[in-house]
Amino acid sequence: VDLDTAKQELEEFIPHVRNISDSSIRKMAGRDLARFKRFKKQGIAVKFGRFSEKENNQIRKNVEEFLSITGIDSAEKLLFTSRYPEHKETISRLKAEHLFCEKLSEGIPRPWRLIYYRARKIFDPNNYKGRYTKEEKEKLKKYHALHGNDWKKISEMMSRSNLSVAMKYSEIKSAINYGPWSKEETQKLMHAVEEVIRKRMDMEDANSLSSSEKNRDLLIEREKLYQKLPWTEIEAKVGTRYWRQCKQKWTTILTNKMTKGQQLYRGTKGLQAKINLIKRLYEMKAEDANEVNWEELSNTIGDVPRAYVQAKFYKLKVSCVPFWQKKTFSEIIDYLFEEKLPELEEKL
DNA sequence: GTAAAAGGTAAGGGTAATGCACTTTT
DNA sequence: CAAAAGTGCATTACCCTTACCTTTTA
Repeated sequence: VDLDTAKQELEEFIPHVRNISDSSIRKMAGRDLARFKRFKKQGIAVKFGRFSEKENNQIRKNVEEFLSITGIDSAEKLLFTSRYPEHKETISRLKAEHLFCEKLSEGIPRPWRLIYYRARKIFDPNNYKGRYTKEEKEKLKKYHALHGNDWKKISEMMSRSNLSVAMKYSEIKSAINYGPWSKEETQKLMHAVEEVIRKRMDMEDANSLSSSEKNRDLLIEREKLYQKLPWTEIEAKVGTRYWRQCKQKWTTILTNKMTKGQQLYRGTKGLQAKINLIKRLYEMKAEDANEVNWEELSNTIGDVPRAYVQAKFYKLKVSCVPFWQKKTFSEIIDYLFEEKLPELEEKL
């Protein structure tokens, strides 16, 4: 297959295809293009981002079915065949015979490889091990000193997934501060953010030579504050904090700036905000949390960053909805709308 | 005045996506 | 042999849940 044609055809399904490396495109051209076309005929669009609960369940179903067809006795053997060298040959043969790749990705409009990785996360016994204890962190540092970035090895030694240990190490490798931010740290963070936004604006101005209009330098527009920021770069500039801490701190700073310090989630205002939030969510009719347009929602509570609304929604869910962990997203929204909303309106 | 409900801030596990390399199949 | 399919792993940027307090409310 000619690469350019493949690119062109894929573009319909994967808009950012031009930024993807040739090797990755070749892979997708092979298996996924045909699948994507089939989905299109059924009117189903290719999806990105977090898998919905429905998709996760479909994966579970597909795996179970495949296991029962082939008689392989565990998902781990199927998805981590290399952990079972003595069974490798049999399993590989069964996979090929019964079209493993096709079966696994059945009914899920995504690139097969991503479905495969999702399945591996779901069924890896080393995943979902919860918080690291102090001892584990020490161990991790020690193992890294011994083996470097050989996460596979370290992961085996710690009974945690490759991803988990790699991530955790990157967080704890250099000493960072914990606890409340000092004045200096906060200042540093604000300067760092300002700097990267400035830089970006300069670049834009250089690109669009239509500097005819304004010197907007003085005023940093709202969206600029929201938009994606290069957090690792900011981490380096702040020096004492991990990027995740920086990002989180920035949203609280932003929230304060935008609300000018008034607490809009307290008292009557808070009630009204909750009511609006529930109503809007209900109207949206989203089946899964990742279908929600939080950006738009944030306007219903007030002028706040989206992360703020997401956090508020989470609190609401946890504190009001019994067994929320067992419920689907739409069930949660329905519950809030039917049970909690009247109660809140009463109080108003 | 007090317990509990609600709020705020920070911590932290887990996630999707992708490049590259190696192995097996066609 | 070359190309394609199948697999594994490191790396990056980010989402969502939870822990732990302080403040407010009933």
